Amino acid sequence: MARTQGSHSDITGPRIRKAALKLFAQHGYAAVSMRQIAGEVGVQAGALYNYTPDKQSLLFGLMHAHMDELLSARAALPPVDGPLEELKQFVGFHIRFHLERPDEVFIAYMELRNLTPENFAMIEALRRTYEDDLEGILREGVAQGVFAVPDTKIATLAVIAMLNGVNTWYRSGGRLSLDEVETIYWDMVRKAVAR
Amino acid sequence: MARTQGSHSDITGPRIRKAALKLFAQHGYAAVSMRQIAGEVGVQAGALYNYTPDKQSLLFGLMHAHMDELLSARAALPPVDGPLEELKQFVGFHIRFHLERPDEVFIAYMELRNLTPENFAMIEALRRTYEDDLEGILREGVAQGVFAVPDTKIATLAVIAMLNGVNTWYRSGGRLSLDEVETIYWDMVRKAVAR
DNA sequence: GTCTATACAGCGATAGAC
DNA sequence: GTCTATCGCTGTATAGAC
Repeated sequence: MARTQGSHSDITGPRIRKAALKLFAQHGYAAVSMRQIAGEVGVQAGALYNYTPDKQSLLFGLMHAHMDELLSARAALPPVDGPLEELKQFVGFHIRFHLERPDEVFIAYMELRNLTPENFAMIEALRRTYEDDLEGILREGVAQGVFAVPDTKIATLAVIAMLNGVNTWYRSGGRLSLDEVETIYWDMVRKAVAR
Repeated sequence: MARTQGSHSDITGPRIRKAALKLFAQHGYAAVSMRQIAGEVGVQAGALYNYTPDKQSLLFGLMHAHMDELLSARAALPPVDGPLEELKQFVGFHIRFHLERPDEVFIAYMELRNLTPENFAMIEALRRTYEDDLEGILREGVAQGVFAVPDTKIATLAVIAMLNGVNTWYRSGGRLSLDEVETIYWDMVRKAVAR
């Protein structure tokens, strides 16, 4: 049956989140209007408010979902043996997970300052959990004499910063395959924390 | 003599740039209004247009000045002997230069997408010059057998990404001195590119 | 659930007085 | 060089018809 008016539900909620994700990543949260998001979905601006109380909740929902997925995907990895193998697994996981979600990652880093203080605190806590996970690996490696880093907290942040950099330049179908990228970064990380 | 109206020049131009820098870094270019900038300076919004043709030029001017300073400060460093010493000098320079200008650095990375295409291309070219400088060091080191990296371009980006991370957590007066930070990062970079 | 219409505030930028 | 006033537009969010 043809419709004379807009899309009439179906799966409007997910489509709104998808459109917001794309537009926020492209132009930035502050630069994107509710009208633009509605236009992308094919509804009028007012209709968005059936799915989100306001624009801020839309942003927070996207970031929260992303962090939840990150932590549960990480938790679902199979156990491996010893700090060196754990670190290698972490590097590979981090690169792949983030390269699969460039828009979510971009928003998660760029739009932190557009969260309300309460929302910011919640996202930061989740990010901190992820960092602590890596720091635990480094700490154990140092304790076992497998790694030698001057400061495990800084090494944690340095490794994550280095790995996050991949998202700024990697394009699938480019010069390097995902496997090659993983190998190259693992080589640098491994040496950086080595004895 | 008391004035019944606003600030009457003095050095309004620099004060506008300083206010814009602070506000753009704090809230983001798109979220900051010309009225806010004017309020910070203590003039009315219309007065800003004696100093900048529009908001975009204000942003571009800040970013361009920052990149120019980066490149000329880098060029002014004394010559040192061999790739290892050159890399060490680069690491120390990069960390210090960027930690001294947190707002400029933040804007230079976060507001790229708010530049017009022409302005974006100019800033990117300057950034590229800086990266090529580091890549030259790595390449020479590899040629001399001092370094071993699988890919000098990626190693360049990885090192810069790692070093840029310092700005997200370092606070002067914190747990670590600037010298300690420099030592810690140099240790990790040195090992990451080592044979 | 979506539409149209609208309230009300704020935006960048300009004009003309002083 | 700064002010006041204003243009034309866009922003988020809401109300009520269908």
